[in-house]
Amino acid sequence: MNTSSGAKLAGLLLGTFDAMVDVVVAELDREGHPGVTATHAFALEAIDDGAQSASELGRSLGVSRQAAAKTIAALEELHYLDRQDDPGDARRKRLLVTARGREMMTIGARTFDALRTQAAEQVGIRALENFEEVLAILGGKSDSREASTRSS
Amino acid sequence: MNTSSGAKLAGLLLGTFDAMVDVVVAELDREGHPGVTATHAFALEAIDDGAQSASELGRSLGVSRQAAAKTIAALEELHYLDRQDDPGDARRKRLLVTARGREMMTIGARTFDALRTQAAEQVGIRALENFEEVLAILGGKSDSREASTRSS
DNA sequence: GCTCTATTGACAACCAGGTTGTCAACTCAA
DNA sequence: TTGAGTTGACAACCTGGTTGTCAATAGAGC
Repeated sequence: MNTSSGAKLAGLLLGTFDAMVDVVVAELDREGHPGVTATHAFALEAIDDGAQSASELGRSLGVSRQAAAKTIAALEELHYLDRQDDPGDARRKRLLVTARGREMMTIGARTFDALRTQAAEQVGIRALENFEEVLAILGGKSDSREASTRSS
Repeated sequence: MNTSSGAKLAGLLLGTFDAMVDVVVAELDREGHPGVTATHAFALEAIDDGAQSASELGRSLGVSRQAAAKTIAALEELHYLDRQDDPGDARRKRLLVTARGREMMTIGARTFDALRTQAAEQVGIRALENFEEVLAILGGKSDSREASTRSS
């Protein structure tokens, strides 16, 4: 009960994310894509958005390239991704989203969008847009190292 | 760029949570509480809020009681928690937050609140309150109409 | 052309925070 | 008194990260 409003805010952010992801993962499972995790979906999205190698994917996701390589291996295992030798650089393996991968992305995006639409219906599109605006500001700048030191 | 608005929303939720937690963990480290994770802080909060045993903590956090027990062991290791035999039930070990634990909670809460205050200064208190209202609605119910599998 | 440095992907060991399964001790209602 | 449910402990395991190391390769500087 003495939970701070700030901590409550943080908890709600995580809880809401989790709730959305749960629905999307369940829907993917239901539509023939079992075993997909949020990590997979976001990684495939990043690859399709331009990350062309494990190193690039790691940078794009903000994780080590070893972690990215593990995710890539999992995506390849699930046939969402093909790896080909890069003709211009023998060190690299180019990443190509397969048709099945594209289908998974489509379902994921559709389900995420359905959740957002549902949220808009609950609170009104105007409130949701304001919400997203505030969220972008909050998420955009995470500096404020000294903002916390005082105010004690 | 073809990231769906819904997925973008989810990504921002997680990103904002992570950004907040990073600041809080860094501040705790700076103020003499190294090695504390978000899990620790939220668990201690839950214990102080009334979770009196590993089983209760697990229920309260939504994880297995074995996972809760691991967190409790970590908190005890860090001297944030004492365990005592429950006089009324020999199966249980009562959980007591130590003075140091209380100090850690205070710093965490203060830092979380400072972040929230900072957010309010950026977007206006009214916008933040609307934001939190929408967030509570979104987080509270995670049902989807055609994409629904089960609520939870 | 040669060499030095940076980058890449692979591999291994490890860690944190979860999971399930199992167990003995214990409580409590029938 | 007994039997079902709860509790904490322990073990094995999984996932998604981490760091460290390595050989192969690319590319710039000379």
